[in-house]
Amino acid sequence: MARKSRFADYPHVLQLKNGKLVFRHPLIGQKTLPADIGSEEFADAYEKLRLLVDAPAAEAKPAIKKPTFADAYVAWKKSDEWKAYESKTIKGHVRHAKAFLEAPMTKTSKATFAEAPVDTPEAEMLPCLRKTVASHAAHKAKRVAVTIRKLYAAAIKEEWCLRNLGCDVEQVELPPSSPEKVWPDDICERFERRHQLGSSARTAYALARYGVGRRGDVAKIERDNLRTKRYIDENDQIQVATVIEFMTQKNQHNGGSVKVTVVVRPELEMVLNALDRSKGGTMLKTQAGKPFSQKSLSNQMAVWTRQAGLEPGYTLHGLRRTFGSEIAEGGADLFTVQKAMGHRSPTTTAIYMDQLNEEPMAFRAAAAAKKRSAEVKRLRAAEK
DNA sequence: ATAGGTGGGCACAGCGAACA
DNA sequence: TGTTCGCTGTGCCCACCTAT
Repeated sequence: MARKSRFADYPHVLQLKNGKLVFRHPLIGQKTLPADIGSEEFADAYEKLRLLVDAPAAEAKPAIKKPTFADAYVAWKKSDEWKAYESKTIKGHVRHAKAFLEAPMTKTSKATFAEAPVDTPEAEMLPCLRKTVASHAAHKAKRVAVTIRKLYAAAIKEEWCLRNLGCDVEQVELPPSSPEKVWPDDICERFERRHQLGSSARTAYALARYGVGRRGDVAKIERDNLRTKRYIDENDQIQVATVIEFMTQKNQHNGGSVKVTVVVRPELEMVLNALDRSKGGTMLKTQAGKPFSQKSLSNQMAVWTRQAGLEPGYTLHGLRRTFGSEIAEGGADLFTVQKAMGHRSPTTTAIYMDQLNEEPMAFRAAAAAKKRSAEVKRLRAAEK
């Protein structure tokens, strides 16, 4: 991405690649400035905008006791933003906030960030922030940096400080991600040979392998999710199919759940038919006859793959990828794959498809081209 | 079998640079 | 100035390890 040039004398002003000067601030967004930096017109426009964003600072009340990061943490926890978080998200924020607040500000001092005033001058605070962020592995570092920004944001809202120094901590570069392993055919066969129809292992495997994606969904699917649907096939004949219909668990609390319809393929039908139909509830049950918890299912899947003699790394989520890859490589378009995977946005599906094995696609493209040229030849021959 | 802790991947809304 | 679209930030989820 093009780097923006900034001006030390004019905070919040930056020059775009096209040469335009803009004033950018979270409170007012982006405003274009007159082109000549230093001109009277520019100074007037700049001053007006600066007053808009700095006004709260001028009115800031003198604090009796300097608020600390611990106080900012309390303020954040009282905010509406915090109350809107899902419980797991709160757990994460608490963990990263603790990691930050309990860390010593410097190697030699005993003072922690919890006791440090939030308005500690930049020159003193910024190097400490950078060091503490850098002391963690990439992913955690990124999360701790987010926490620091959130704490500053809470403090700024309380008018305890003016600047969010968290924004000045360098971006943490994440290592390239290694997506969950797709299960090749021979691996699938090995698993199927070891885990026979009717077993929980085979049921969990089949649900994930043939379209009921995430572990949360696999654990929750019930016989009540089965429906019979009619559809018209390519020969205009009315057909009947069994489908599994469900709302995804992911983002359920914030209305982000997506409806997914999975057509039950013969391989999955075989597995479902082998199950005890006398009892209701979830398709997958523990030995005690209870539904699996999500974590237990992950743990159990690792046991089942070990039993099948598979090397580590073949997981439930890998089966979800396997399903997505299969339909995409089989020629399904982006929209179809998106619906089948239960993605809310096609962008996500596009990322998936970008990582697919290009060979099947290449062969399909070649076959399509061959078919097309044969048609052209036939047409020309007919014209003659 | 269950659950807590932790690192890391998935998913998506919205920001903002580039362009019309 | 309005629009487009790639990219980033971050909420949420999963895998894995460990303890019970």
